[in-house]
Amino acid sequence: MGETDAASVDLEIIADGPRSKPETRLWLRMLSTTKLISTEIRKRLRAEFGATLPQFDLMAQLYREKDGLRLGEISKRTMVTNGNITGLVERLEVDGLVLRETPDGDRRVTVARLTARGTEVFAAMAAAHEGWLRDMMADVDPAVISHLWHDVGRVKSSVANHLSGAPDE
Amino acid sequence: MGETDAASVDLEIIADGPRSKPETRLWLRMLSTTKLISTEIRKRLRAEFGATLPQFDLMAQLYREKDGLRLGEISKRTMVTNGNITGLVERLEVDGLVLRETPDGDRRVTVARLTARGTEVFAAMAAAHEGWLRDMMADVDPAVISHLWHDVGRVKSSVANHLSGAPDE
DNA sequence: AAGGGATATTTCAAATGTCAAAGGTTTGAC
DNA sequence: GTCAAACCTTTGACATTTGAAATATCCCTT
Repeated sequence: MGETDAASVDLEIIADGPRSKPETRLWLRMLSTTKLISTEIRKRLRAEFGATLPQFDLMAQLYREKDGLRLGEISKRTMVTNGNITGLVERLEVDGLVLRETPDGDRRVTVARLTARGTEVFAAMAAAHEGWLRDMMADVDPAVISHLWHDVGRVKSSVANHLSGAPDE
Repeated sequence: MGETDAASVDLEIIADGPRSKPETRLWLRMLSTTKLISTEIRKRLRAEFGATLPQFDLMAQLYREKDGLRLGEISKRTMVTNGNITGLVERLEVDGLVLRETPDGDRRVTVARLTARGTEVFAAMAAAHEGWLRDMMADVDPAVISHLWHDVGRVKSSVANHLSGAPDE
């Protein structure tokens, strides 16, 4: 019968290429690790809060900006395309977690911000979220974690400087 | 008028939480970095080969197993859910890159493997793929890359051991 | 050989994601 | 003032993803 269907990713035998270049091996490992974590977070968000990961991301942005954010700004911060923000915010508004309004100055703009209830709900989600991550990474030395944070930052910078779209200069 | 709409992700100012726990900060940074890279790879795969990232992942698995793989096995290795494999393989079959067959022994099973043309096409994609990654990570010290590979592996192991689904024992 | 339970794949609805174009608004040059 | 260009959001057409349920097949016990 219908079971959980989720690819029960047993572990790290996911096939990081054995004879690939270092950059490729790192990439594959980052990709599978990220997917592992996000699948887990998605599962827990759904189970405990009935929320999705994109919704969580969006609310996280609004949580930091009590005055709200323009939709375009949300798009940039979450790396979610514009067209997508519309529906996302719409659903959150229906749930009473987010509220949309047009500022007086510029009627092209729509600003979204958390409702009181949205703020409350997000605070709970964020706390849980942090706990989940701490649990999942419990076996990793704290020093390694901050070191990783630093080095992944280097990778991110390098990548950002070598995109095909906008060569930075 | 209709422009490119893609959230022109300028760089690392994506908002890694400033006062979050280290684990959360690492997670957010890994997530945004991964997204940055995969968006770029997706773009190039599409432009140069007319392929999608999941298709590439799938073919990568088949490339290593000349005798083919069961769909469920592909699902586990690529972390793509079962339901997804079906359509993915279907499209690749239409394109003549992959071929499906049911082994005599067990008619529940479907085995997919690359066609001659699929093998050829994938080899080209893999070479390009490796080059893109080398370019993107060009500013990162090789020692940092292999160190990262190692440490991300630790994170992955830890996470794998703390999933809600199968607590390992 | 019949049935229950496990396996493997497929199907389905809802949410998300991309890309491209269309709608309103504002701004600035004239 | 008026018009064109720039700006912000929404729409629309589709492909993909997820989670869960439905199908189909096999295996084991009786």
